[in-house]
Amino acid sequence: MGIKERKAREKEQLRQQILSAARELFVNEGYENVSMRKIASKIEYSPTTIYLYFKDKAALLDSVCQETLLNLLNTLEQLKSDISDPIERLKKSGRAYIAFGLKYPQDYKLTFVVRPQFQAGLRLQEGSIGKKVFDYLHEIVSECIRQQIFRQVDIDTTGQVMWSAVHGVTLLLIDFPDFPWAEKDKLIDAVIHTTIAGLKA
Amino acid sequence: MGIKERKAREKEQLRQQILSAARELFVNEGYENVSMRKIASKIEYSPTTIYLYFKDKAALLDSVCQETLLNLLNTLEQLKSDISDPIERLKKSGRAYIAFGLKYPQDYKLTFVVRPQFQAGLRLQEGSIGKKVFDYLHEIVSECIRQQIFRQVDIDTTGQVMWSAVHGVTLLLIDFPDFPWAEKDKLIDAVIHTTIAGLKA
DNA sequence: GCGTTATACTTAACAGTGTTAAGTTAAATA
DNA sequence: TATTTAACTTAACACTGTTAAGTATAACGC
Repeated sequence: MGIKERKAREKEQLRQQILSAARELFVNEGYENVSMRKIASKIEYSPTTIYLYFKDKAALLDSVCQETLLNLLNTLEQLKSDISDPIERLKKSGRAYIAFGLKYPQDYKLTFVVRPQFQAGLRLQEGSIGKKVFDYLHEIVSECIRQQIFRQVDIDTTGQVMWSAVHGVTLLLIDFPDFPWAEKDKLIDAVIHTTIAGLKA
Repeated sequence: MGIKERKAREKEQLRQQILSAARELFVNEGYENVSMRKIASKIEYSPTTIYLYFKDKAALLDSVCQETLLNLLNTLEQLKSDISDPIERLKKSGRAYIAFGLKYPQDYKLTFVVRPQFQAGLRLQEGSIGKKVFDYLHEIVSECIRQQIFRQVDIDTTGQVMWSAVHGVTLLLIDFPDFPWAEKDKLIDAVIHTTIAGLKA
């Protein structure tokens, strides 16, 4: 039954084509400045074809964001085995998280700002990639507590403090590029150093 | 010349009417779900009248956000004289900043998320209210450094670290209401305590 | 008090939006 | 070869932000 498989492959290919056209346009022109017609014309299909592959524009955004989260997760997980000292690992991971956001600022914003806005009541469901990204941070933090390097505060809270810090500085740097920031790397270092120092025993 | 003044007063009144109709709709239905026609019909004027008072929809948003920033600034400045210990003042201010964001989540997002998105390259100009909000934090932090309570790091950097922390946790709590957060107040306390502890000498 | 000017507002229109229902074409199956 | 099914398109709906042109009313000079 090779035919059915070929067809399935072709469908998947078109789905990917739509997805990467959408990402490129969303990133370069902003989600709300991109119309379904623009995406369609980029891939040379009629606008309605997209609806055979994605429920609506929000679902398209959602899929784009899932990809971004997967990229972020992979980027982080590559650091996992690198270092044994959990503090060093946390520093590297925090820096990598921020660096990812600044390397792909529009993708980061789509994922962590635009998507929650157009999909109110968004959940970071158990098993979702977003949850896994957080769990990654959570795990390192948890190791820091286990080794009694960090204060013995609630593990969840500690992880969320770390997330707040990196998320906060990433968004500020993206959203207010013209603000008179201290030197960017210095600020990032300071955020990570301060947060970790504050969590220590 | 009482007539001209009455006219000016009436113009200002209508401007305010437009502004508060816009705010209410933006907050309740989301910026992109609010049309100029909806705002117009709420105040019982034709849509085009709005354009006699505001350049476009983005300018309307901008004015709404200016008001929000002013409210935030006033909220913060009420704490100013309250406390003499700068650390205590910083804690209270941080908490007040976050509380403001959580009390008016949609207004906060409009100001710090939606506006930068629809007005790329936004500046926190010298003399602007946004700048003053930051300056408020900056000043307290600066006092902490002067009194040698905080490490002698660059003042700007230190202030921006503080801002990152409160901004980050505020946005996360707003954007992912269904995430399994640690108890909200506990998390907020932890963010503030951690950041301040990390900044100490 | 009357004609003119300026102010404040509205109507109509343009070019675009997300999305759906109905229609078409071509390929796979029986 | 006839029929069914899958993939895609055309046409349309109700809406969007925004502009140009038009209208009515109030203020002004005389």
